[in-house]
Amino acid sequence: MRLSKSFTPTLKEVPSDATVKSHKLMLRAGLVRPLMAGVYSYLPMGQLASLKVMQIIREEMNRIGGQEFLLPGLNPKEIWDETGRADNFGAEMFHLKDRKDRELVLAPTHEEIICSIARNEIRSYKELPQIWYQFQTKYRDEPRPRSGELRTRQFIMKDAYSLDVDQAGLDESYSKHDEAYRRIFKRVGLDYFVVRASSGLMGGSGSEEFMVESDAGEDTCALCPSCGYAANVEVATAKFEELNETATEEFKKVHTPAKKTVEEVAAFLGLTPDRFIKSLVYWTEEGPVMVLVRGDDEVNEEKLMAKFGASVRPAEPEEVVKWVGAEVGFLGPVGNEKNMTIVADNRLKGAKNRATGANENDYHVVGVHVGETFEPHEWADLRLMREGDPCSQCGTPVRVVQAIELGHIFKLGTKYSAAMGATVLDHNGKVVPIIMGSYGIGVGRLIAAVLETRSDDDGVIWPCSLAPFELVIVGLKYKAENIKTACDDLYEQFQKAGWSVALDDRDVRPGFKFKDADLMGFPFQVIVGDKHLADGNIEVKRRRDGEKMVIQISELFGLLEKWKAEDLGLTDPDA
RNA sequence: CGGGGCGUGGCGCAGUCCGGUAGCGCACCGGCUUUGGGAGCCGGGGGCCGUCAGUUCGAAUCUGACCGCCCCGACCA
Repeated sequence: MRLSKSFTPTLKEVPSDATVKSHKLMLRAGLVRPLMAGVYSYLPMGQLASLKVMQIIREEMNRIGGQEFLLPGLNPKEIWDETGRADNFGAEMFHLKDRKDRELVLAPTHEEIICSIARNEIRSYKELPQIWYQFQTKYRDEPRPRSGELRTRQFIMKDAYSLDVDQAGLDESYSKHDEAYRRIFKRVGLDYFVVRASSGLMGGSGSEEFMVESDAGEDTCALCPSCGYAANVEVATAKFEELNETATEEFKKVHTPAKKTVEEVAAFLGLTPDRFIKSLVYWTEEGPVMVLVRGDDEVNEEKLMAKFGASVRPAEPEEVVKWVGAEVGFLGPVGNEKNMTIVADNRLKGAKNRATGANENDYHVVGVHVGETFEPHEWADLRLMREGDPCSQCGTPVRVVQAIELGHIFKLGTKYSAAMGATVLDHNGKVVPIIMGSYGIGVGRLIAAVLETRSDDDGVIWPCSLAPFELVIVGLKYKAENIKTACDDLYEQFQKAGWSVALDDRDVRPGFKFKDADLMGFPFQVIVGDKHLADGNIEVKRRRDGEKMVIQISELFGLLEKWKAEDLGLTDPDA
């Protein structure tokens, strides 16, 4: 590609509405342009990177026996009514009508379509297993698109679905995807980790997320630096040991006027927050529930949902007054046991000499001894894991980091196949619903994640595996005949040798070309200028570490082949 | 949906408080010079100041409504 004829609109200045690194880079390096909130155009360089990503995914999906489909993005709404997901998605699904007033939707995912094909076409267990996948534009009317390509309303996703006749088959399909995903993320150069995740409303028996650590990420994960334990904080648990404290303080009520938060009351009473029992009221399908955690802990609402169902929500302030008789800030378990279910976090087991609300405005109680002053109805792990908590496996203090979710693999089970009648006859001749798995990777998000983790102040640093072009020939003063001849010659030779190569033949100043080459992130730069050409030498630069060498032209190919092999070695799953 | 910020040539911004000829840098076009880290000089082109309504002799500037974009939160299989 000759840059003089190509559309690569790089930006010297950063557009003002970009705040995260990957977004700034994608705009500056000329990969994408915004059209509206959460919708982007991919420009040629962005599309080339995207195609590279998709090809890697395709190769790995084919490797595990996947077959590529292309399913419709435009769907009749009825098919989404069959599984009830038209309602579940609600406003997140784009709705439209055709000219005959038929209700249509833009597909946010494709389980229903897969099921509709399977139920029409697949009759016998002998036709299973199947792995079906596609690259397709997904539409989701996100409440708040943000962070450039990290959360958009229209994005390309590789989604795959496995169809099996039994659980053992699903386990096999699932582990194949696990393996494929590890190879994919390695090949794109991401330092990923895998976490057990909440299956959420998706249903099913298990799921894992493939994550990349990044401050721009929307997920929070606990990582053990010692044993490698990794979990989304939605489900992460810390090791805990039951306390064996002795009750020494006398239980009594104290006046704490207008002191509501744990911090305020703690300061007022001269205690540290961990000496408190924090009491929160939630509404659940079983009625109001009081949740207790240590004063310096936070309730993990995902864990509450796992326990009480997805409709758990914090009680409104008025509801609290009605149910407990005191305002938020003065709530406590003592005397409230008969009023509602009390469920306490495990870390309060055996806790003595604690303080909590008195269920009376402007009063707290101290000298609270768990098991004596009150007894919760249930114990559970309910707290949000924090930085430095002991790892549940090995006790080492964990790190808690922000992470980008790049892929998610699910053991779906029969939720959709059963609802839609996608069944087969098993080897006993019995009708059974197909057991499904579903497996997704966001392509644009993956590119954004690569840029979040592989870039510097000068711009993008592509790994060879994703680079739109592996090499750029920077022709300084290209108008000069000797330079032009040398550049054109090299350009042709590299192409013949199978390199994807760009030639900067533009009539702009050297500094401009250097800056652009760094910004666009070509892994290697071959710099052709008067400085060295007369001596038969040439300069090369490796973007990844900035290494520059002046070598004889005769050595050029050898060096670049070596550099390329090294670079690809860094992302080789078989290495 | 709640809170905050912003909307002025393609991009980045000033001007708005205190109403009176719409500016700067970059980019773009032409010319000359320049050519190893986003060049210099000269000359040009390009703006319904987000939209609509109102106040006023006069509105980018004041008032109101709406639209859009970004951030925080809520939400997010």
